Amino acid sequence: MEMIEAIEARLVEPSSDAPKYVVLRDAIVGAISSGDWIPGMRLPTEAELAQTLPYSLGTVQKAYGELVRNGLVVRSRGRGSFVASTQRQMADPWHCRFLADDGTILPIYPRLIGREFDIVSRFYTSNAIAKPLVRLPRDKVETANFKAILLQELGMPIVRVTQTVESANAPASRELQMKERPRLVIKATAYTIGGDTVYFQEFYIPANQRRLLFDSELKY
Amino acid sequence: MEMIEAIEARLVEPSSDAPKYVVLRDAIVGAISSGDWIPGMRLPTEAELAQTLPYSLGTVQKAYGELVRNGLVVRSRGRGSFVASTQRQMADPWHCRFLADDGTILPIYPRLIGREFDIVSRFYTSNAIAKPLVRLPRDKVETANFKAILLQELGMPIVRVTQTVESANAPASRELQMKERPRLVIKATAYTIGGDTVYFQEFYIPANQRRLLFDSELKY
DNA sequence: AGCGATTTGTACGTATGTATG
DNA sequence: CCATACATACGTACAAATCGC
Repeated sequence: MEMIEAIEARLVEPSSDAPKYVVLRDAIVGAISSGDWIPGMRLPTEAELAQTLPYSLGTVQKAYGELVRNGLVVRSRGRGSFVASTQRQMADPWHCRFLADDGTILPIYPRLIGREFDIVSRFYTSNAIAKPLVRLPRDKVETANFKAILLQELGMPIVRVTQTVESANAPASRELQMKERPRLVIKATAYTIGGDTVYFQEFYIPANQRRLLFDSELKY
Repeated sequence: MEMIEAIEARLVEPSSDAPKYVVLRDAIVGAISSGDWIPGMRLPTEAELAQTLPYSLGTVQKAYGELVRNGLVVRSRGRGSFVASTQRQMADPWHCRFLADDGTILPIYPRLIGREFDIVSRFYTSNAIAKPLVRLPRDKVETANFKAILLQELGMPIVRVTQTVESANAPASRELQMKERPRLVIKATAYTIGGDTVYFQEFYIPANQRRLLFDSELKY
């Protein structure tokens, strides 16, 4: 029951003209992405939410439905709704991700540093966007995912990403400070809904046995 | 009004235990993918469908909502619902493509054959899908793009593709009949709107200087 | 500019089906 | 068999964007 209070605390947003199901959805997203609710934890039932909060059953279902579609929540008849395992959640820092042997997703962050190999990335964006970013705590910028940051901090959703993959033999550049020479170079450009470029990013990846996953469904 | 008849004709499925919104959604998918309804064409309004057919407003909205999420339909308040423009509906031969130096897209087909290097691909699908495919003229299957074929011949639109890229050092397999050893291996899985897997495809790509393009916008 | 009519978007309340435990 | 909880479905109401008059 105190779960509902966690939602209540995150609701409002003064004079938000967002639809109720969006407000509710985002409150739950906040509770999950903040770490308040951890994977596997049981969420309030539809009925509980509808009775306790000023939302109808349909509104609750619409909010939950979006969370399911976006992979933050899993639901099962007769059992309940649960915070999805971290692996398919929105904190995916990348547009593409590495897969473990068992098909689970390996976490990678801008700074990364895996135990397996190092990836170097460069990030380019406009001043208007860079300014709010550099004001953020350094650890936040370096460990989180740019898409999520831009959405949360600047309300700027990325709706399209194009990426290129090169298997070129890039020279072992001292500039990149990599021990190994990159085997793959990925270049990604992110666009807003208006088609404007928001940022451009390069990844230098050494030889490795992992599989990179590209999914045509954009997830936050 | 005769648009609704086009839906009615595709409804049924005897004793289909699928939810009503799925039946309706698939009927509309059929009308679009068969070419009966062309891009830009106006769809029946929610009210029309709800009044004419045995569907409530909510059910119609749920069906339309899925079509919008999957890019087959665009809707606008006060204006109506429309078949999405062909531009977002694909004719690109691949899920990903090679770029020329000037940024233009190099055509690649299942059999390929670039002047630059050879790509070998394997295609896996169910019998139900394979049968109509093998009846097609061989040159058609080998030069065209599976997504387009499936859409045109079987009325089966692909709405989502996941791909993995491996830079692994695959052995120069005699089985693949490649002169050069593959440097990149791409594996792609294609899904219908219902989330069912339609086909699985592997690509073996030798070392080259080209850039592979992945675009998060699914285009037909 | 205003004023309806149309059409999608949101929201409510209710009812019933179905898988889980 | 029963209680729980999600899934589907219905009918209704109103808000908001669009278009034509």
